Amino acid sequence: MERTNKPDTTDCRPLSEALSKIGDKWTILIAIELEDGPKRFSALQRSVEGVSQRMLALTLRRLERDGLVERTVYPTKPPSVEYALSDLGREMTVPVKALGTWVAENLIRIERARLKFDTALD
Amino acid sequence: MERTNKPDTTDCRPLSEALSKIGDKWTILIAIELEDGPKRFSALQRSVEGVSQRMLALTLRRLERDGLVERTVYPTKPPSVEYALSDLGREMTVPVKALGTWVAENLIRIERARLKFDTALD
DNA sequence: CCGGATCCGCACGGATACTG
DNA sequence: CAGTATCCGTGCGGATCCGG
Repeated sequence: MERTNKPDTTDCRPLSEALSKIGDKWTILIAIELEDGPKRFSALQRSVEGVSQRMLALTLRRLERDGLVERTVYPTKPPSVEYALSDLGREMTVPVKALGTWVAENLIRIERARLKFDTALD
Repeated sequence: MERTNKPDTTDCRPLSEALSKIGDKWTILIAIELEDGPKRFSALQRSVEGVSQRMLALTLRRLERDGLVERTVYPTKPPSVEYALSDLGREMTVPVKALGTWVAENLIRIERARLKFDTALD
């Protein structure tokens, strides 16, 4: 059943699972926000603005668990926590932003298609 | 508020919205499946296998609305419907598969990170 | 054979309040 | 400041039935 060499599409299930996580509403925004450099929890919440602290905490924990961001606790008073992209995370932003760039550049085409589709329903 | 030139990250909201749709569980699998060529509804349901016909229909309609796939009805008896990637859709699979490839190649690193993270909880 | 319509469970995600 | 815990509404997604 090996028609050609398609190493990435053979086992799609875990792949799509991972993509689902990346494609989730906040992950990308947070990752992009961290590209500018390390940020603290509250700073992130202000930057992304719209994210609840619950989702922010959950997403950050997942990113940390996946080794995409690194969490550093500074034992100051009051304690502050910084989140930064790991090497792996920085690598990931490359294809992610490539996709993002494509979407941004072709969003107008998509919207045109939607308009055409919707008006064709009459 | 224009700090530097970041054409794709300035207005992240519609972008992340679009990415959320792409990142949804079925969209990518279906798009990749359609790369091999046009397929009929039932054929798709068999290929992707695991998708309910509801989700398949919904996803296909959204892809069609976004101008990423084209739906062709053949007035045979019984009627058959073929779905195919549009030019826009084929373009999109390039960055999508780039992301997919990256994930596939680094999945083991992610899983290692998870294992390390989980075992560190003792 | 293609897909729309409906019912419904359940997980995701927001709001709020509370702890270190 | 940086989270965790709880409550709860909403919408996604599966199963099933029905129509074209």
